[in-house]
Amino acid sequence: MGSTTTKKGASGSTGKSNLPPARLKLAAAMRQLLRTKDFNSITTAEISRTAGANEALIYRYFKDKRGLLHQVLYDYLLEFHSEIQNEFKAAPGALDKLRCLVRAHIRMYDSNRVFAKILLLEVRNYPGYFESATYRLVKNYGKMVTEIVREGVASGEIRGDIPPFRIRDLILGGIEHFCISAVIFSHEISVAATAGQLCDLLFKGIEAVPKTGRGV
Amino acid sequence: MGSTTTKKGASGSTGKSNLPPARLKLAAAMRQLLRTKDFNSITTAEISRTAGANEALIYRYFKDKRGLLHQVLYDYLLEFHSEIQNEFKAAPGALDKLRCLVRAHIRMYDSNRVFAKILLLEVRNYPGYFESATYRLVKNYGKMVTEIVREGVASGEIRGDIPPFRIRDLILGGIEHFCISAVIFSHEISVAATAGQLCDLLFKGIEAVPKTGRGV
DNA sequence: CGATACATGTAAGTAATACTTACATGCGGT
DNA sequence: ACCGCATGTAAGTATTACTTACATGTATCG
Repeated sequence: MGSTTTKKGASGSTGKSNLPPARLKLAAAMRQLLRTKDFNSITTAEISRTAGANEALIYRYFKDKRGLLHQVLYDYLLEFHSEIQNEFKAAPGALDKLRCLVRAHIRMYDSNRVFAKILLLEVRNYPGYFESATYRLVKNYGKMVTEIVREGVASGEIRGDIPPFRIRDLILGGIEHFCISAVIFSHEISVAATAGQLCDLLFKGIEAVPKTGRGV
Repeated sequence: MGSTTTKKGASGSTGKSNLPPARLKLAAAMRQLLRTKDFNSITTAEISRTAGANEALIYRYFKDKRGLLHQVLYDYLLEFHSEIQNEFKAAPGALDKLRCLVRAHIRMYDSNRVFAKILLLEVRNYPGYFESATYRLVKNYGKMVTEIVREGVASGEIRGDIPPFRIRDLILGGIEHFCISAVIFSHEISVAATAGQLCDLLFKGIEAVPKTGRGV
């Protein structure tokens, strides 16, 4: 994600090492403030005060206030990515993988409300977001989901008469809407139950199964 | 929606009549500006200039800049509501109604990009939105969808082993994600095809149907 | 060892902008 | 003719994101 100055190692992300302390403190301050306030009502003065760093450092280490927001989201996304890769270890089929992914995604939203708030509420409205490296990560995640769907189509687990990206959209849209109300109003989420119901609906559809003689 | 002064008739909405001309012009200006710019980068000066009205009038007729945005969305929602009621005339079953609703909803997003942008991108990030009369309309729409689902469960068309509000969430989440990319990047939407695919997925699920001897 | 280059940190300043306030104007009703 | 009230106007203010010019510490290199 390089800020202004591209250092040698550390590839730009906030990997804790190398990066100037003020930079890390500013990101931490942004995360903390987002727990209780929305992005627009957080002032740069507040951020620097909370971080115990000078206001101008925001603009040295990030493009602007939104750049800082994007960086915070970026770090969360890296964490999420690696977490989800691990989960896949023991998932043989595409549907298993999707079940896994849905659960991990919802769990991430539940246990990390700031992450959920940023992704679901705070970035979409700013056009520049869609040019950012952060958005590129999000897009990659989407591609990964599409890839799993494609895999499922190939193996015969998932229907092939609908474009895979549509199926991906339904999955991601479902996840989002199953969580967004809880995120906005700070309600709890029962991860297992929510993920289970969502997968059930996604896989089987909403139609009642007609009373066919014997199942399958 | 009453602004500051609650007039006798007109129930507050921008029903064209009674309301001061400047108020209408400001709303129209906001709509026009939103066609090309995001809410945050539209200034009050720009709004008033475009409307040919004085800047202070924004604050006389609306609570603030966001109040104006909410009013614009409110008007769109009224239009959408009445449009959707009409469509229902010739929809006997719950699934027919849902099919109808999905198509109407997507068509509305397609033919009214400003409406879609506001609802999908611009309001969610502001906490005050969820206290607004505008949000109450949106919530009512959600309740209506849930009601249709409940009707479908009662008639045996829709499965009853999942809470209706979950089914609603999947439907609305699906609609949103099927459209949001086109809204953000100003691509066209093929309403019929998109709605068809979405309903198909929603109703039947994403699993490939196993080769059961004879269908139904 | 001293000097230089550079990253990090600081403080004061500026332009833009959402919102306010106090004032003018037109008009309908009595 | 006059009063009340809704509508419209102009100038002002406080906030805030962002800038710029400067200070400090530290590691590198002659």
